[in-house]
Amino acid sequence: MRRTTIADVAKHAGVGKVTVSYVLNGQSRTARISEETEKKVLRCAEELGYRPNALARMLVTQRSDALAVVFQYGAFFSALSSFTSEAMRGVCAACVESGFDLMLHTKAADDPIHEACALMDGRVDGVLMLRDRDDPAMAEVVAHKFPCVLFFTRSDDPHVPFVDSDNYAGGRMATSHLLELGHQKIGMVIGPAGSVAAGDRFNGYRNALESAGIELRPDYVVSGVGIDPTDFIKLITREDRPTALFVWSDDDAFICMQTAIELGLSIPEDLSIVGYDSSEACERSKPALTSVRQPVFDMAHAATRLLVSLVRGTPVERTRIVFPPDLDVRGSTAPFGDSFNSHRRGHLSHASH
Amino acid sequence: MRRTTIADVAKHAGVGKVTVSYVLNGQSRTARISEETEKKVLRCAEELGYRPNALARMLVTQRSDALAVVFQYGAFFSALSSFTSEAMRGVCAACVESGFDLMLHTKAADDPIHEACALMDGRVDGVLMLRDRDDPAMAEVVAHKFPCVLFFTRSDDPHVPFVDSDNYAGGRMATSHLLELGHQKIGMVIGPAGSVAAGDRFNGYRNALESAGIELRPDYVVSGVGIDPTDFIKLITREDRPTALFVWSDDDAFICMQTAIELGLSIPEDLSIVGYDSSEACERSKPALTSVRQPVFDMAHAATRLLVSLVRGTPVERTRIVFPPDLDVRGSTAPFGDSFNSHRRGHLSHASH
DNA sequence: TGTTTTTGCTGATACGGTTCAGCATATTGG
DNA sequence: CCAATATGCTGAACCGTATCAGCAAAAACA
Repeated sequence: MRRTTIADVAKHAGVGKVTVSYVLNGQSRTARISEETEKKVLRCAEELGYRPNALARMLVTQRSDALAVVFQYGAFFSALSSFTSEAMRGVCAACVESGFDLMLHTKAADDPIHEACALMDGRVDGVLMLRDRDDPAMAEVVAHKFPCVLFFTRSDDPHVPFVDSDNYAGGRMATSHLLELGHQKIGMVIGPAGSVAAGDRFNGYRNALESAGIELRPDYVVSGVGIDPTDFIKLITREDRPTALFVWSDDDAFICMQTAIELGLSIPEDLSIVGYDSSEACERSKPALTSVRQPVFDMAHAATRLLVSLVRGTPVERTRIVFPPDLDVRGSTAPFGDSFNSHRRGHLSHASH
Repeated sequence: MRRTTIADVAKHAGVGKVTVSYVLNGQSRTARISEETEKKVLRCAEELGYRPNALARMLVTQRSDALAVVFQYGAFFSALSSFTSEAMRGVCAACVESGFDLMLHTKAADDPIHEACALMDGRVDGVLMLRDRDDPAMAEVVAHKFPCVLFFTRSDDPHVPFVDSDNYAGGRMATSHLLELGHQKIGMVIGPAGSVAAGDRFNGYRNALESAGIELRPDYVVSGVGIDPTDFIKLITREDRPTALFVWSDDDAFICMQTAIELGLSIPEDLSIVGYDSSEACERSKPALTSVRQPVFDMAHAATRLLVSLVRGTPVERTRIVFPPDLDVRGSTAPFGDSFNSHRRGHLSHASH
């Protein structure tokens, strides 16, 4: 039993395929189709349960009304990440508003470059990319002049549109906060190796330390805890461990916090922790997590709207947008000092009841 | 500047389009293309940066190697929901394994039925649906015999495959736990109105109460807090408020917990709370949330694999799968009684350090 | 040498729509 | 009454690929 095509409807209604096409696309007026014929066609289409084949339409119109999202590091949601969820929320919201469908490229390819370019094959009109600055796949997409907006990353090429945050400022902000609290031994849990965003935050961290006249200690810098926490555990169990930590993401920071607590440390009495993203979960953790806020939803939303404009040819005022970060101070950071904070906190918690 | 097509490659290589098609699809052997010609074609394709148009291919092969996911209640990620993230993780993981792309239908349509059926237009080979049991859109997809697997819901039609959990058992389990702790006044925050899953959990809740000889109090049952918490606030501030609550989802339960704490209640001393899903965040909340566990990732994964098998025509042993729930008891539930628990808990927390 | 089989390649058609240009017929204007 | 315009509809071409059936030349066989 074949799907009913436009030809079936045409035959059934006793008209040409063309007429059916015009009617179903709401072109009856401009194509000068009589009201009588229009009604007849609509009735027949309904009766036969006709549903146009999107592929055929896309093939001839050269547009799909769909966008794609490409993340770094393989598949989507490969790790439970509040960042990813929030970014996807922003993208989806903008797609709903703009009338675009969304494609996730989960089909594996042999070649990583082709993998990222696989969507430039007619299925989508444009692509949102979260890749490293020097990513070859990104370069490929840009080289083909395929509509594209980078988000949570950027490009040196002035023609490439992006929506990014100021990771350098974020790193500086987090570190300055800890410095102001009197901390001297400040460690950092850096993000994915090779990530430019991670590099920027590290530079901010370093610069803040230098401005305070504190030398950077490379042994205080460990790689992400998501993959392997052994380095982190080594760091916080050593004799001259840092008294404060700036962590790549909230999700990583939660793991750090939990690990530290299991090792017998109290937060923030023994160790202050600053996360990144300031996701909702920061409010619910014990203690609540101080975190650098970046408006992930808004940024993803803005990037998607920008891409839609580029695809549609709508004029846009700016194609390179940088969001400033902010700091949400919560309970996971405290002034440097030993038992005093512990007492003060116990007192406050009693008073609030 | 037109995209290079297969005809361009053919002309450039001095062969017919057909030859190019065979070579690029790895059919050189079966189509008896000489090695020499094969090399020439491959080289030309490379030189011209040829990339086959997926739409044209899909149109003629009648398959897309893509699946779609359709959720209830409009768009994706409309609310920050750990359930949704976890489900998407499972779907994506299975898609990566199976070599399928994923489509999210975010393009709004006038008619809700058409909206869900919009993907049956050649763009995807099958669809995963999370809709209510009596959903008209679901009926439409089933009626068209379009490959489809329901997840986190089911159908009375024995031909419709699904992967669901036993919500009735989950509701019973949560309520029994509270009853065993000595609670008599047990309220429930039910889920989305009209959701069959919510109805099943409610039935489990009611049945557990009845089995314990306790009469169901309709005024103890309030609707979801995600939309409007006023009913919930009214419930827990009244004189004869419940001492325990069974809540639709972890996310809702967190809101309940926070709201209750802000109103001056202690958890679990003044109010025991049981959530649903047992997401990772349950471990991090203060106190940790007791929750009915359902393996959201595994279920989504299984549903996707099932759909892939149906699409590919691979034989499957079972097309209707029910996962049993389980209970993870954590700190948000305690035996009924007043101040005793508060002391005991304080004591324990000291001892553990 | 003549017939059959194999090798290597291609023309034509189909997939299911959209759109341009054009063709009758009906209507209007002078 | 004739020319000009408006109305209502359609034939043909096209989007870019896959695949069936077939064709010429070379090789194998008798």
